[in-house]
Amino acid sequence: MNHQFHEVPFEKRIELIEHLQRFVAVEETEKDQILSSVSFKIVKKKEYLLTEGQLCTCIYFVIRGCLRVYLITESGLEQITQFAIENWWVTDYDSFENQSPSQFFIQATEDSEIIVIDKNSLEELFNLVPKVERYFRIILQKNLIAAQRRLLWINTISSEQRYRNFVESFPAFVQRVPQYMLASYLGITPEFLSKIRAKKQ
Amino acid sequence: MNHQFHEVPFEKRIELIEHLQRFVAVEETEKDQILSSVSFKIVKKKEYLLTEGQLCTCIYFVIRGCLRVYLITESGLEQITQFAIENWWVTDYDSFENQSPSQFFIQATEDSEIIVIDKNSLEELFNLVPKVERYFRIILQKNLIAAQRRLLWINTISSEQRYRNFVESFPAFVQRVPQYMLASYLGITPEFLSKIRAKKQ
DNA sequence: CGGTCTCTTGACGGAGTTCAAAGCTAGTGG
DNA sequence: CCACTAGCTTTGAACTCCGTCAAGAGACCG
Repeated sequence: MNHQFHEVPFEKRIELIEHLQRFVAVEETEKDQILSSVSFKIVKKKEYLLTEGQLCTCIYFVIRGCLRVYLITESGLEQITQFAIENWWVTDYDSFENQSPSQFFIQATEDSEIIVIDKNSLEELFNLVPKVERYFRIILQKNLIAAQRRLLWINTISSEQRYRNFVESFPAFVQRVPQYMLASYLGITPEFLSKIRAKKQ
Repeated sequence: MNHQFHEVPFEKRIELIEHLQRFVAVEETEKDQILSSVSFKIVKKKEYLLTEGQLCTCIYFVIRGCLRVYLITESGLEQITQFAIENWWVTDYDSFENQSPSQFFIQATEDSEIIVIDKNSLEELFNLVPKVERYFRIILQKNLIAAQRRLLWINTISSEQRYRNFVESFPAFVQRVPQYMLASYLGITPEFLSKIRAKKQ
Protein backbone atom coordinates (compact mmCIF):
# COMPACT_ATOMS: atom_id res chain seq x y z
CA MET A 1 0.00 0.00 0.00
CA ASN A 2 1.69 3.15 -1.18
CA HIS A 3 -0.79 5.87 -0.39
CA GLN A 4 -2.32 6.01 3.05
CA PHE A 5 -5.38 8.08 3.96
CA HIS A 6 -6.11 8.67 7.62
CA GLU A 7 -7.89 10.84 10.06
CA VAL A 8 -5.42 13.60 10.84
CA PRO A 9 -3.26 12.40 13.76
CA PHE A 10 -3.65 14.64 16.77
CA GLU A 11 -0.13 15.99 16.85
CA LYS A 12 -0.32 16.98 13.20
CA ARG A 13 -3.47 19.02 13.67
CA ILE A 14 -1.51 21.67 15.45
CA GLU A 15 0.55 22.57 12.39
CA LEU A 16 -2.43 23.33 10.17
CA ILE A 17 -4.41 25.20 12.80
CA GLU A 18 -1.37 27.21 13.84
CA HIS A 19 -0.90 28.28 10.26
CA LEU A 20 -4.53 29.36 9.99
CA GLN A 21 -4.20 31.30 13.26
CA ARG A 22 -1.43 33.38 11.74
CA PHE A 23 -3.94 34.98 9.39
CA VAL A 24 -7.43 34.55 10.90
CA ALA A 25 -8.76 34.03 14.44
CA VAL A 26 -10.19 30.51 14.57
CA GLU A 27 -12.51 29.43 17.43
CA GLU A 28 -12.72 25.98 19.00
CA THR A 29 -15.89 24.89 17.21
CA GLU A 30 -14.45 26.06 13.91
CA LYS A 31 -11.27 24.05 14.48
CA ASP A 32 -13.35 20.90 14.70
CA GLN A 33 -15.21 21.75 11.52
CA ILE A 34 -11.94 22.36 9.71
CA LEU A 35 -10.22 19.22 10.94
CA SER A 36 -13.15 17.00 10.08
CA SER A 37 -12.98 18.28 6.47
CA VAL A 38 -9.37 17.34 5.88
CA SER A 39 -7.44 14.09 5.68
CA PHE A 40 -3.85 13.05 6.20
CA LYS A 41 -1.49 11.29 3.86
CA ILE A 42 2.04 9.95 3.95
CA VAL A 43 4.00 9.93 0.71
CA LYS A 44 7.42 8.40 0.22
CA LYS A 45 10.15 10.07 -1.80
CA LYS A 46 9.38 9.89 -5.55
CA GLU A 47 5.69 9.07 -5.06
CA TYR A 48 3.15 11.18 -6.93
CA LEU A 49 0.16 13.15 -5.67
CA LEU A 50 -0.80 14.13 -9.22
CA THR A 51 0.29 13.07 -12.68
CA GLU A 52 -0.21 14.57 -16.13
CA GLY A 53 -3.67 14.01 -17.57
CA GLN A 54 -5.41 13.53 -14.20
CA LEU A 55 -7.97 15.90 -12.76
CA CYS A 56 -6.48 17.68 -9.78
CA THR A 57 -9.29 17.31 -7.26
CA CYS A 58 -7.36 18.14 -4.09
CA ILE A 59 -5.27 20.83 -2.52
CA TYR A 60 -2.25 19.87 -0.41
CA PHE A 61 -0.61 21.32 2.71
CA VAL A 62 2.90 20.16 3.59
CA ILE A 63 3.38 19.22 7.27
CA ARG A 64 6.84 17.68 6.78
CA GLY A 65 8.88 17.06 3.67
CA CYS A 66 9.03 18.60 0.24
CA LEU A 67 7.02 18.43 -2.97
CA ARG A 68 7.89 19.58 -6.45
CA VAL A 69 5.53 20.58 -9.27
CA TYR A 70 6.78 20.03 -12.80
CA LEU A 71 5.75 19.27 -16.35
CA ILE A 72 7.35 17.65 -19.36
CA THR A 73 8.09 20.21 -22.09
CA GLU A 74 7.65 19.60 -25.82
CA SER A 75 11.34 18.79 -26.03
CA GLY A 76 10.90 16.13 -23.34
CA LEU A 77 12.58 17.91 -20.43
CA GLU A 78 11.28 18.24 -16.87
CA GLN A 79 10.49 21.87 -16.08
CA ILE A 80 9.96 22.49 -12.35
CA THR A 81 7.54 25.34 -11.65
CA GLN A 82 7.22 25.17 -7.86
CA PHE A 83 8.52 23.61 -4.70
CA ALA A 84 6.44 23.24 -1.55
CA ILE A 85 7.99 22.70 1.88
CA GLU A 86 6.60 22.87 5.42
CA ASN A 87 3.53 25.15 5.73
CA TRP A 88 3.05 25.61 2.01
CA TRP A 89 -0.14 24.93 0.12
CA VAL A 90 0.13 23.51 -3.35
CA THR A 91 -2.15 22.35 -6.15
CA ASP A 92 -2.66 22.90 -9.87
CA TYR A 93 -5.20 25.71 -9.48
CA ASP A 94 -6.07 25.60 -13.16
CA SER A 95 -7.09 21.94 -13.10
CA PHE A 96 -8.50 22.24 -9.57
CA GLU A 97 -10.80 25.12 -10.38
CA ASN A 98 -11.86 24.23 -13.92
CA GLN A 99 -11.81 20.46 -13.47
CA SER A 100 -9.69 20.16 -16.60
CA PRO A 101 -6.88 17.61 -17.08
CA SER A 102 -3.64 18.73 -15.50
CA GLN A 103 -0.41 19.10 -17.44
CA PHE A 104 1.60 18.83 -14.22
CA PHE A 105 3.13 16.23 -11.95
CA ILE A 106 3.25 16.75 -8.19
CA GLN A 107 5.87 14.50 -6.66
CA ALA A 108 7.51 14.12 -3.25
CA THR A 109 11.25 14.84 -3.28
CA GLU A 110 11.49 13.60 0.32
CA ASP A 111 9.36 11.32 2.50
CA SER A 112 6.53 13.70 3.37
CA GLU A 113 3.45 14.17 5.55
CA ILE A 114 0.63 15.96 3.80
CA ILE A 115 -2.79 17.30 4.70
CA VAL A 116 -5.28 16.89 1.86
CA ILE A 117 -8.59 18.63 1.15
CA ASP A 118 -10.69 17.75 -1.84
CA LYS A 119 -12.53 20.39 -3.82
CA ASN A 120 -16.00 19.55 -2.54
CA SER A 121 -14.94 19.50 1.10
CA LEU A 122 -13.19 22.80 0.63
CA GLU A 123 -16.24 24.43 -0.90
CA GLU A 124 -18.44 23.14 1.91
CA LEU A 125 -15.90 24.40 4.38
CA PHE A 126 -15.92 27.86 2.76
CA ASN A 127 -19.69 28.03 3.35
CA LEU A 128 -19.49 26.60 6.85
CA VAL A 129 -16.53 28.67 8.05
CA PRO A 130 -16.13 31.87 6.04
CA LYS A 131 -12.85 32.55 7.84
CA VAL A 132 -11.32 29.71 5.88
CA GLU A 133 -12.25 31.46 2.66
CA ARG A 134 -10.61 34.61 3.99
CA TYR A 135 -7.52 32.58 4.88
CA PHE A 136 -7.31 31.23 1.33
CA ARG A 137 -7.81 34.68 -0.13
CA ILE A 138 -4.79 35.80 1.87
CA ILE A 139 -2.74 32.74 0.91
CA LEU A 140 -3.54 33.27 -2.77
CA GLN A 141 -2.56 36.91 -2.46
CA LYS A 142 0.80 35.90 -1.01
CA ASN A 143 1.33 33.33 -3.74
CA LEU A 144 0.52 35.95 -6.36
CA ILE A 145 2.98 38.42 -4.87
CA ALA A 146 5.66 35.71 -4.91
CA ALA A 147 4.91 34.71 -8.51
CA GLN A 148 5.03 38.32 -9.66
CA ARG A 149 8.30 38.86 -7.87
CA ARG A 150 9.77 35.81 -9.62
CA LEU A 151 8.59 37.17 -12.98
CA LEU A 152 10.26 40.46 -12.21
CA TRP A 153 13.53 38.79 -11.24
CA ILE A 154 13.64 36.82 -14.46
CA ASN A 155 13.37 40.03 -16.47
CA THR A 156 15.70 42.20 -14.45
CA ILE A 157 18.58 40.15 -13.06
CA SER A 158 21.04 37.65 -14.52
CA SER A 159 20.81 33.91 -13.91
CA GLU A 160 23.90 34.12 -11.74
CA GLN A 161 22.40 36.80 -9.50
CA ARG A 162 19.09 34.91 -9.34
CA TYR A 163 20.90 31.83 -8.11
CA ARG A 164 22.85 33.79 -5.51
CA ASN A 165 19.71 35.60 -4.32
CA PHE A 166 17.94 32.28 -4.02
CA VAL A 167 20.72 30.70 -1.99
CA GLU A 168 20.79 33.72 0.28
CA SER A 169 17.00 33.71 0.73
CA PHE A 170 16.62 29.95 1.25
CA PRO A 171 19.99 28.57 2.38
CA ALA A 172 18.44 25.57 4.17
CA PHE A 173 16.31 24.68 1.19
CA VAL A 174 19.24 24.54 -1.22
CA GLN A 175 20.65 21.61 0.79
CA ARG A 176 17.41 19.67 0.45
CA VAL A 177 17.07 19.32 -3.32
CA PRO A 178 19.58 18.13 -5.95
CA GLN A 179 21.18 20.83 -8.05
CA TYR A 180 19.58 19.77 -11.29
CA MET A 181 16.16 20.44 -9.76
CA LEU A 182 17.24 23.83 -8.53
CA ALA A 183 18.56 24.61 -12.00
CA SER A 184 15.25 23.62 -13.58
CA TYR A 185 13.31 25.78 -11.10
CA LEU A 186 15.61 28.73 -11.79
CA GLY A 187 15.21 28.24 -15.53
CA ILE A 188 18.84 27.42 -16.33
CA THR A 189 20.70 24.25 -17.35
CA PRO A 190 22.43 22.10 -14.72
CA GLU A 191 25.70 22.66 -16.61
CA PHE A 192 25.43 26.42 -16.34
CA LEU A 193 24.49 26.25 -12.65
CA SER A 194 27.58 24.14 -12.08
CA LYS A 195 29.71 26.79 -13.78
CA ILE A 196 28.18 29.54 -11.67
CA ARG A 197 29.02 27.60 -8.50
CA ALA A 198 32.56 26.96 -9.72
CA LYS A 199 33.14 30.72 -9.78
CA LYS A 200 33.02 30.58 -5.95
CA GLN A 201 31.23 33.94 -5.54
CA MET B 1 -7.96 69.48 -11.47
CA ASN B 2 -6.30 66.30 -12.68
CA HIS B 3 -7.88 63.59 -10.58
CA GLN B 4 -11.61 63.50 -10.19
CA PHE B 5 -13.43 61.48 -7.55
CA HIS B 6 -17.15 60.91 -7.94
CA GLU B 7 -20.02 58.78 -6.98
CA VAL B 8 -20.05 56.00 -9.53
CA PRO B 9 -22.21 57.19 -12.47
CA PHE B 10 -25.22 54.99 -13.00
CA GLU B 11 -24.22 53.60 -16.36
CA LYS B 12 -20.79 52.58 -15.07
CA ARG B 13 -22.22 50.60 -12.18
CA ILE B 14 -23.38 47.96 -14.56
CA GLU B 15 -19.87 46.99 -15.62
CA LEU B 16 -18.64 46.25 -12.13
CA ILE B 17 -21.76 44.41 -11.00
CA GLU B 18 -21.87 42.39 -14.20
CA HIS B 19 -18.32 41.28 -13.59
CA LEU B 20 -19.16 40.22 -10.03
CA GLN B 21 -22.19 38.32 -11.31
CA ARG B 22 -19.94 36.20 -13.49
CA PHE B 23 -18.47 34.61 -10.38
CA VAL B 24 -20.94 35.08 -7.50
CA ALA B 25 -24.71 35.64 -7.30
CA VAL B 26 -25.22 39.17 -5.99
CA GLU B 27 -28.61 40.30 -4.64
CA GLU B 28 -30.15 43.77 -4.93
CA THR B 29 -29.38 44.87 -1.37
CA GLU B 30 -25.80 43.66 -1.75
CA LYS B 31 -25.39 45.63 -4.97
CA ASP B 32 -26.19 48.80 -3.07
CA GLN B 33 -23.71 47.95 -0.35
CA ILE B 34 -21.02 47.29 -2.92
CA LEU B 35 -21.65 50.41 -4.95
CA SER B 36 -21.68 52.66 -1.90
CA SER B 37 -18.20 51.35 -0.99
CA VAL B 38 -16.54 52.25 -4.26
CA SER B 39 -15.75 55.50 -6.06
CA PHE B 40 -15.15 56.50 -9.63
CA LYS B 41 -12.20 58.23 -11.20
CA ILE B 42 -11.20 59.53 -14.60
CA VAL B 43 -7.52 59.49 -15.50
CA LYS B 44 -6.01 61.01 -18.61
CA LYS B 45 -3.30 59.29 -20.61
CA LYS B 46 0.06 59.45 -18.77
CA GLU B 47 -1.51 60.29 -15.40
CA TYR B 48 -0.50 58.17 -12.42
CA LEU B 49 -2.63 56.24 -9.93
CA LEU B 50 0.48 55.23 -7.96
CA THR B 51 4.13 56.26 -7.98
CA GLU B 52 7.24 54.70 -6.47
CA GLY B 53 7.59 55.26 -2.73
CA GLN B 54 3.87 55.81 -2.10
CA LEU B 55 1.69 53.49 -0.06
CA CYS B 56 -0.73 51.74 -2.36
CA THR B 57 -3.97 52.16 -0.43
CA CYS B 58 -6.43 51.34 -3.20
CA ILE B 59 -7.35 48.65 -5.65
CA TYR B 60 -8.45 49.60 -9.17
CA PHE B 61 -10.94 48.16 -11.64
CA VAL B 62 -10.72 49.31 -15.24
CA ILE B 63 -14.08 50.27 -16.82
CA ARG B 64 -12.58 51.80 -19.97
CA GLY B 65 -9.00 52.36 -21.02
CA CYS B 66 -5.68 50.79 -20.13
CA LEU B 67 -3.22 50.95 -17.25
CA ARG B 68 0.34 49.73 -17.04
CA VAL B 69 2.31 48.72 -13.95
CA TYR B 70 6.06 49.22 -14.11
CA LEU B 71 9.16 49.94 -12.07
CA ILE B 72 12.54 51.52 -12.72
CA THR B 73 15.32 48.93 -12.61
CA GLU B 74 18.76 49.50 -11.10
CA SER B 75 20.05 50.27 -14.55
CA GLY B 76 17.41 52.97 -14.94
CA LEU B 77 15.10 51.23 -17.39
CA GLU B 78 11.31 50.94 -17.20
CA GLN B 79 10.28 47.32 -16.68
CA ILE B 80 6.55 46.73 -17.28
CA THR B 81 5.13 43.92 -15.16
CA GLN B 82 1.41 44.14 -15.97
CA PHE B 83 -1.19 45.74 -18.15
CA ALA B 84 -4.82 46.15 -17.11
CA ILE B 85 -7.62 46.71 -19.61
CA GLU B 86 -11.42 46.58 -19.34
CA ASN B 87 -12.65 44.34 -16.50
CA TRP B 88 -9.23 43.85 -14.92
CA TRP B 89 -8.39 44.54 -11.30
CA VAL B 90 -4.97 45.92 -10.55
CA THR B 91 -2.96 47.08 -7.53
CA ASP B 92 0.43 46.49 -5.94
CA TYR B 93 -0.74 43.70 -3.61
CA ASP B 94 2.52 43.78 -1.69
CA SER B 95 2.20 47.44 -0.76
CA PHE B 96 -1.58 47.19 -0.46
CA GLU B 97 -1.53 44.32 2.01
CA ASN B 98 1.54 45.19 4.06
CA GLN B 99 1.19 48.95 3.86
CA SER B 100 4.80 49.21 2.76
CA PRO B 101 6.13 51.72 0.20
CA SER B 102 5.58 50.58 -3.36
CA GLN B 103 8.37 50.18 -5.87
CA PHE B 104 5.89 50.44 -8.74
CA PHE B 105 4.22 53.06 -10.89
CA ILE B 106 0.67 52.58 -12.11
CA GLN B 107 0.02 54.81 -15.09
CA ALA B 108 -2.76 55.22 -17.66
CA THR B 109 -1.63 54.50 -21.22
CA GLU B 110 -4.98 55.78 -22.52
CA ASP B 111 -7.66 58.09 -21.15
CA SER B 112 -9.36 55.75 -18.70
CA GLU B 113 -12.34 55.31 -16.41
CA ILE B 114 -11.57 53.53 -13.18
CA ILE B 115 -13.46 52.21 -10.18
CA VAL B 116 -11.49 52.64 -6.97
CA ILE B 117 -11.82 50.91 -3.59
CA ASP B 118 -9.57 51.79 -0.70
CA LYS B 119 -8.26 49.14 1.65
CA ASN B 120 -10.50 50.03 4.58
CA SER B 121 -13.66 50.10 2.49
CA LEU B 122 -12.74 46.77 0.98
CA GLU B 123 -12.21 45.16 4.38
CA GLU B 124 -15.54 46.51 5.62
CA LEU B 125 -17.15 45.23 2.46
CA PHE B 126 -15.65 41.76 2.99
CA ASN B 127 -17.33 41.63 6.41
CA LEU B 128 -20.59 43.10 5.17
CA VAL B 129 -20.89 41.00 2.00
CA PRO B 130 -18.88 37.79 2.24
CA LYS B 131 -19.63 37.08 -1.42
CA VAL B 132 -17.27 39.90 -2.31
CA GLU B 133 -14.48 38.12 -0.46
CA ARG B 134 -15.31 34.97 -2.40
CA TYR B 135 -15.20 36.99 -5.62
CA PHE B 136 -11.74 38.30 -4.79
CA ARG B 137 -10.52 34.83 -3.85
CA ILE B 138 -11.56 33.70 -7.32
CA ILE B 139 -10.01 36.73 -9.02
CA LEU B 140 -6.73 36.18 -7.16
CA GLN B 141 -6.77 32.54 -8.15
CA LYS B 142 -7.17 33.52 -11.80
CA ASN B 143 -4.37 36.06 -11.52
CA LEU B 144 -2.14 33.43 -9.95
CA ILE B 145 -2.86 30.94 -12.73
CA ALA B 146 -1.99 33.63 -15.29
CA ALA B 147 1.23 34.58 -13.53
CA GLN B 148 2.33 30.97 -13.26
CA ARG B 149 1.56 30.42 -16.92
CA ARG B 150 3.69 33.42 -17.82
CA LEU B 151 6.55 32.06 -15.70
CA LEU B 152 6.28 28.75 -17.50
CA TRP B 153 6.31 30.41 -20.92
CA ILE B 154 9.44 32.35 -20.12
CA ASN B 155 11.25 29.14 -19.23
CA THR B 156 10.00 26.96 -22.05
CA ILE B 157 9.54 29.00 -25.22
CA SER B 158 11.66 31.47 -27.16
CA SER B 159 11.06 35.22 -27.15
CA GLU B 160 9.91 35.02 -30.74
CA GLN B 161 7.29 32.37 -29.95
CA ARG B 162 6.18 34.28 -26.85
CA TYR B 163 5.60 37.38 -28.95
CA ARG B 164 3.66 35.45 -31.59
CA ASN B 165 1.56 33.68 -28.95
CA PHE B 166 0.81 37.02 -27.34
CA VAL B 167 -0.27 38.62 -30.61
CA GLU B 168 -2.48 35.64 -31.35
CA SER B 169 -4.03 35.67 -27.88
CA PHE B 170 -4.56 39.44 -27.65
CA PRO B 171 -4.61 40.82 -31.22
CA ALA B 172 -6.73 43.84 -30.30
CA PHE B 173 -4.52 44.70 -27.36
CA VAL B 174 -1.34 44.78 -29.45
CA GLN B 175 -2.80 47.74 -31.39
CA ARG B 176 -3.39 49.69 -28.19
CA VAL B 177 0.11 49.99 -26.76
CA PRO B 178 3.38 51.11 -28.36
CA GLN B 179 5.83 48.39 -29.26
CA TYR B 180 8.46 49.42 -26.76
CA MET B 181 5.96 48.78 -23.95
CA LEU B 182 5.07 45.40 -25.35
CA ALA B 183 8.77 44.57 -25.59
CA SER B 184 9.29 45.56 -21.96
CA TYR B 185 6.33 43.45 -20.83
CA LEU B 186 7.62 40.47 -22.83
CA GLY B 187 11.09 40.92 -21.35
CA ILE B 188 12.93 41.70 -24.57
CA THR B 189 14.51 44.83 -26.08
CA PRO B 190 12.54 47.03 -28.51
CA GLU B 191 15.30 46.40 -31.08
CA PHE B 192 14.88 42.67 -30.91
CA LEU B 193 11.08 42.91 -31.08
CA SER B 194 11.47 45.00 -34.20
CA LYS B 195 13.69 42.32 -35.73
CA ILE B 196 11.18 39.59 -34.89
CA ARG B 197 8.44 41.59 -36.62
CA ALA B 198 10.63 42.20 -39.65
CA LYS B 199 10.82 38.43 -40.17
CA LYS B 200 7.12 38.61 -41.20
CA GLN B 201 6.09 35.31 -39.60
C1' DC C 1 30.89 -3.53 -5.56
C1' DG C 2 28.64 -2.46 -10.03
C1' DG C 3 25.42 0.44 -12.22
C1' DT C 4 22.76 4.37 -12.53
C1' DC C 5 22.06 8.91 -11.33
C1' DT C 6 24.32 13.40 -10.48
C1' DC C 7 27.80 16.88 -10.99
C1' DT C 8 31.74 18.99 -13.44
C1' DT C 9 34.52 20.78 -17.33
C1' DG C 10 35.44 22.33 -22.00
C1' DA C 11 34.56 23.58 -26.98
C1' DC C 12 31.28 25.49 -29.81
C1' DG C 13 27.06 27.82 -31.39
C1' DG C 14 23.07 30.77 -31.30
C1' DA C 15 19.47 33.69 -29.31
C1' DG C 16 19.19 38.01 -27.66
C1' DT C 17 21.69 42.53 -26.04
C1' DT C 18 24.20 46.80 -26.70
C1' DC C 19 25.45 50.67 -29.16
C1' DA C 20 24.98 53.81 -32.87
C1' DA C 21 22.68 56.02 -36.56
C1' DA C 22 19.01 56.99 -39.53
C1' DG C 23 14.02 57.00 -40.82
C1' DC C 24 9.23 57.60 -39.17
C1' DT C 25 5.24 59.33 -36.69
C1' DA C 26 2.50 61.94 -33.85
C1' DG C 27 1.66 65.58 -30.84
C1' DT C 28 2.30 70.62 -30.01
C1' DG C 29 2.48 75.37 -30.58
C1' DG C 30 2.62 79.18 -33.48
C1' DC D 1 -3.04 73.70 -40.49
C1' DC D 2 1.53 73.33 -41.15
C1' DA D 3 6.26 72.82 -39.30
C1' DC D 4 9.08 71.26 -35.79
C1' DT D 5 10.52 68.39 -32.47
C1' DA D 6 10.59 64.60 -29.41
C1' DG D 7 9.72 60.13 -29.16
C1' DC D 8 9.18 55.73 -31.47
C1' DT D 9 10.82 52.18 -34.77
C1' DT D 10 14.07 50.08 -37.82
C1' DT D 11 18.63 48.31 -39.27
C1' DG D 12 23.27 46.67 -38.80
C1' DA D 13 27.67 45.19 -36.48
C1' DA D 14 29.92 43.52 -32.54
C1' DC D 15 29.53 41.15 -28.47
C1' DT D 16 27.86 38.18 -24.37
C1' DC D 17 25.42 35.11 -21.82
C1' DC D 18 23.87 30.85 -21.69
C1' DG D 19 22.50 26.41 -24.08
C1' DT D 20 24.04 22.12 -26.41
C1' DC D 21 26.83 18.30 -26.85
C1' DA D 22 30.23 15.21 -25.24
C1' DA D 23 33.10 12.98 -22.01
C1' DG D 24 34.72 12.05 -17.58
C1' DA D 25 34.52 12.05 -12.39
C1' DG D 26 31.84 11.36 -8.14
C1' DA D 27 28.24 9.65 -5.35
C1' DC D 28 24.60 6.88 -3.88
C1' DC D 29 21.71 2.63 -3.62
C1' DG D 30 20.59 -2.11 -4.15
